[in-house]
Amino acid sequence: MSRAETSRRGSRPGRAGIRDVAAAAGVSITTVSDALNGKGRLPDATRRHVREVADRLGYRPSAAARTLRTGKSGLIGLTVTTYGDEPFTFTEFAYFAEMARAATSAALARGYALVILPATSRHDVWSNVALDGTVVIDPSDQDPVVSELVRQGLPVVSDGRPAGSLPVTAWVDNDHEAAVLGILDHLADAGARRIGLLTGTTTDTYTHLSTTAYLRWCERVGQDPVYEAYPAHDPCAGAVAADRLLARPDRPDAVYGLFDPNGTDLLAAARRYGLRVPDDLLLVCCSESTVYAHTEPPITTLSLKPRRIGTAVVQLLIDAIEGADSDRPVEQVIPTELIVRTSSQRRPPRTTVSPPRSPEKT
Amino acid sequence: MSRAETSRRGSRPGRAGIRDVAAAAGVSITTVSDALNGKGRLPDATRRHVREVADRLGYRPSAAARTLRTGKSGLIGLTVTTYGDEPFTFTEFAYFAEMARAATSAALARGYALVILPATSRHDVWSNVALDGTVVIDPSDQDPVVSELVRQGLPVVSDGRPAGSLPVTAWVDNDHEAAVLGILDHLADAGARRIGLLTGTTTDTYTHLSTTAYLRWCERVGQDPVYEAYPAHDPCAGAVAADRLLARPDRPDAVYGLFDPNGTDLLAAARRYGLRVPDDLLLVCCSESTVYAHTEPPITTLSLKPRRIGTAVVQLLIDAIEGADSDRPVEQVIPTELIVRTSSQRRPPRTTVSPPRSPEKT
DNA sequence: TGATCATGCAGAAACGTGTCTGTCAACGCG
DNA sequence: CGCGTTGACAGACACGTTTCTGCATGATCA
Repeated sequence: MSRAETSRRGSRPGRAGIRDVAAAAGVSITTVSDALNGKGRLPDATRRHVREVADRLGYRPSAAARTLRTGKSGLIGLTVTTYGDEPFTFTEFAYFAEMARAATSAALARGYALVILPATSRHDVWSNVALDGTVVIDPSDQDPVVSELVRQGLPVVSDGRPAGSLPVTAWVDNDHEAAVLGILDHLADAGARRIGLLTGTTTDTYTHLSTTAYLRWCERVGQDPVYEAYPAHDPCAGAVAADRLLARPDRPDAVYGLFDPNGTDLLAAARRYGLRVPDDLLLVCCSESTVYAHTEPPITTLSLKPRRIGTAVVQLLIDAIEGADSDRPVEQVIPTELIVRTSSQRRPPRTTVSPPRSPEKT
Repeated sequence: MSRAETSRRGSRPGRAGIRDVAAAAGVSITTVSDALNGKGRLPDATRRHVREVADRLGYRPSAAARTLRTGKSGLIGLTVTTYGDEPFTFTEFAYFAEMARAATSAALARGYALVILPATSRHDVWSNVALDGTVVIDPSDQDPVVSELVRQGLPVVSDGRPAGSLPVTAWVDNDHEAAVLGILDHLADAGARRIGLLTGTTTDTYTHLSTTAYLRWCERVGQDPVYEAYPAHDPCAGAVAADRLLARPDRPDAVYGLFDPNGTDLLAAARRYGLRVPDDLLLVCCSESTVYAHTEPPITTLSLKPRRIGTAVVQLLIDAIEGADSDRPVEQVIPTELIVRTSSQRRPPRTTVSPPRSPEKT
């Protein structure tokens, strides 16, 4: 009855194994496993007895052994493709934080945990962790890690349409073209004659799709494109680019900024040039931050709904892992939300919140 | 020589095991293991041959099996104690994101990966993942998970002094009292007569230490405390509290806000009451965001240096895991950085950046 | 009363790796 | 020429769990 008794071999004194529980409860290993996992056909008395003994010994099943035996680790990779040497891009912070938070919650609710793994990383780290599947944010078809994961047969769900012909299991994305077109129409409705764009020099799909949509819109309405591009990972470059955009001879009377800090940067630049917002300059930027509700004036923002995306991505991935033939589509488009504030309205606002494409309430 | 040959048992066709490599290379399992891990005493020819065959077969050692055998998983938990039902507090976002980024980088550089695990979470998730150690952000002595980890003998390093008598392996923190005192002195030097505080209702050590330091400073200089507290996880409550603070009959002429969004909130509130910053109201807030460099006027911020903290925490933890008797102290205090901008200076700024306590350059 | 069957539980085989022990050949040396 | 030594490798075990198979025991029924 000594509580320190362990298996015949001198295992770690701090950890009790399933054998110790079996010995202490006077049953076999099988019975312990079945009792704790609710698997076999045992009388409730035995089940309770085993559980009580296990609790008393502080028994915790070894995750490694369980993973080895079952082939499931309960771990999901959360991957960000990197452009510089940093794990993730600075401008993605608010988006990434929100998205990761939602993904963590969703995974946790279904018994999974998230592992942060930059796509560009030492190979040994990737192979050292047993993953059941992976979430990839904005994957590039250049990423050798992602293609190898797919080749190994692991489920891969991407946030953002996969570039090239990357055969991911499923993906979730916003309709970036529609979002940009909606914003441009919104600005034109507010009286903008020449709409500028603050965009990035990176090659990710978000930047690419948004810029392309802008250029096509300009072509359609017959406006000369007015845009400045800068490396989005450099916050200082953003301020400089905002300044450059407003210093141009063909200065726009409305600007949409693709990245989170663009709003304050553009506001500061407008102030330097004596431009009043929204009277002389209409402003919209893509951001998840609430600071734009309290700036002077409050700035209209486009939210990509990272929480909904994070949740959806994890649900799709776990469905694929568990082989559940869920009725969820493997390609989900999450609607964006345009939060209209003073900066994009020449008249006092009538509505505070309106979705960009669907007039009915969400 | 058929490439599809597998072990005697019909294992997954996609995954090659160490037995397959041994068979294909015409050597034993031991030789393969030694050749790949650089362990045994093998001629270079054999070593190269085995590695080549392993590469050709696309062999990846099973992480689960390795973990089971070696007892090391290469996984580090990243834990945030939660106050609401969300995985982490909203106001910690920028701090958490920066800290997590640095921690991820540091862990990766030493061959480890990070697992996000809310402290308040289903117990089965915690026991389902094999951790080598855990980083805990702002631990509460109420957290049963943390105390159990410590009891299990796992290394636990905390960001923030452990509350109560939580026996963590090591911790890293800022000197919050010194930081607050430095800011108050800075504001007083700039001419503030009555300094207010925007603080939180939560019981974490950061809020507690900062508030206590403020109250002691007030007592020392003989000023009546002027502060408003609000639940920090609610962004709207922050705006309301900022408004309340400036609406008081004993309105302060300088305010320090403990949380990230306080700067914009206070600025908006000041604008509503017609207070000019910094002429009528001096402003400082604790934030990691760069938006405060471009507000009107730019706002002085206190940075807690989350990147240095994240790096230090991970280094300490991995040192403890690997049993390296490192010369690093087990209690590290990271200096904060006061980034002085217009909002806290009645005169035009002489220096743009100055550390709060040490006059010499960092 | 003996055959059938469901029930409750024990034994043992994996999962895939790292590593301890042991074998066999070659070789140096007295 | 015999013997100890060393290099190069093979065999076998253990890590801790899950689960398949199978053996008792008692109950049910012809």
